[in-house]
Amino acid sequence: MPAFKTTITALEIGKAIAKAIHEHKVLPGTKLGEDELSEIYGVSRTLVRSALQGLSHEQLVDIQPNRGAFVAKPSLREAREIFEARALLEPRTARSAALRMTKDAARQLQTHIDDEHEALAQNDIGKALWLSGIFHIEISRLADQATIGRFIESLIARSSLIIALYRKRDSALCEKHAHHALLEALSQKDGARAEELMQSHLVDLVSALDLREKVSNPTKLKDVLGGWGA
Amino acid sequence: MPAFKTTITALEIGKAIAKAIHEHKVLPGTKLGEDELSEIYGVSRTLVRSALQGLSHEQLVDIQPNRGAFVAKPSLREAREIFEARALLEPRTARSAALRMTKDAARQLQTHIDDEHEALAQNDIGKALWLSGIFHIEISRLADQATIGRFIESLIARSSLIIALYRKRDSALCEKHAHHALLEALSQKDGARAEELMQSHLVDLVSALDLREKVSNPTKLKDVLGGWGA
DNA sequence: AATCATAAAATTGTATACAATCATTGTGGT
DNA sequence: ACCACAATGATTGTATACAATTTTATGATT
Repeated sequence: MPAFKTTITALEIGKAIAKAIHEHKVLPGTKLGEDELSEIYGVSRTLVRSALQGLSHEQLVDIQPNRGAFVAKPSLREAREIFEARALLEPRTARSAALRMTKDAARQLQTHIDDEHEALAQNDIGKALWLSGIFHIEISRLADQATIGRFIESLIARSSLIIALYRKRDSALCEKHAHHALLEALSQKDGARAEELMQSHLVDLVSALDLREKVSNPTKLKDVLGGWGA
Repeated sequence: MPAFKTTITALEIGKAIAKAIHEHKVLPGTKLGEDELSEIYGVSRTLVRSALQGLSHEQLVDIQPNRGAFVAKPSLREAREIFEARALLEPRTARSAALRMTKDAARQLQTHIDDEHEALAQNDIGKALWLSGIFHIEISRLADQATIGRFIESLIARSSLIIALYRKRDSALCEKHAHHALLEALSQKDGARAEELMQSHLVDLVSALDLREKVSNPTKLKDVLGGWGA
């Protein structure tokens, strides 16, 4: 029987919070109080602060001096930048991954997709989102380029924030077949096709978002709501 | 008269250390003791630790549990990955920068290049290295893509470690004209040319490095040093 | 009733104190 | 002379205490 873990590291706390963010258990803008978190994880604020600073570096949380840590709210502009960056990095990475594909890796990705489908079947949207992200990260890992892989990882984490903020209502998160088709191309070591599929997959993802400029104009609020009782 | 700054933030400490690393004032592998640094900056270990953790996240320092923080020593593989990533990101970024170029930006880059030349003239290699990195970062900033810009920034920072570790002896750090030619292309808003120039500039940078597998075989050390007195 | 000033509470920022771990040196044995 | 091992010193890891700042609550004034 494995011994129970008695310690928890700052990194693990960060991962736990990151996962909750990724799964939309906590939404953008949520305050992450230090005392609250230290209570939850049974550690002092020292470790919590360390974890939050790490997340802040990944731009998953926004630390406002003397005010505290909040789940980040990427702007429209950041949102567009992030998906542009993904469009630049991921297709090429998928191509590399295809070339290094093994039977083992294919099996692993297949069970991963099965998990995704199961989560969706159970309407566990949060878990499905999380798994969907991991799928992309796994592919980048297969490409065997740790450096770019880390960039992609950070982009995917932030993507979940963007989905929380800008998803068109009633839009599907992820076409059911997209990941499956990708896996097929990868298994066949068809790099060119994997690249194409990844590219169009990302386009689909963006098309499920509403990244248009908001016209909200607070100064004219009175104009809009003016003659309510006239 | 401006008031003197009395406080220093963890971020500033990190920047100061990062600069020293970039300038090769401290070399890869150097231990960064917490007490030593807190003495230097006149703060408690708390802030120093925060700064070191930040640098660790950028992979500029390597924190070994219970052992301390050391200036990172990128492996050959990491070195190759980093320059591959730069080759992927920077040329395209240079192209974007060209399209958004302004007279003001051109002037700024020109004075920057002048500074570089002056540093070289004074044989201040460290400063030249630092400025050279900043030049690349400035270009990415002009491209107006903060997200990719941050990636590039992190790659450039780590590049200075790679140069420290793997530079071929007697190789020039940077061809004098490379940056000048780039600026010219940028000023003319010639995106295609800027992209090409950046690409070949990066190739040149890599060619000044020795990224071949080291054959160092510690087990045979005795063979090499064997008959010293025979 | 609304607004501003002030006071109290809660929260974050920094430093210090203590615990745990690692490196080094010195000792004793083979 | 060399290796194992224990004691010591130095360094990192975590928690707590205190200072600084913000937020909330209160009450006086218009």
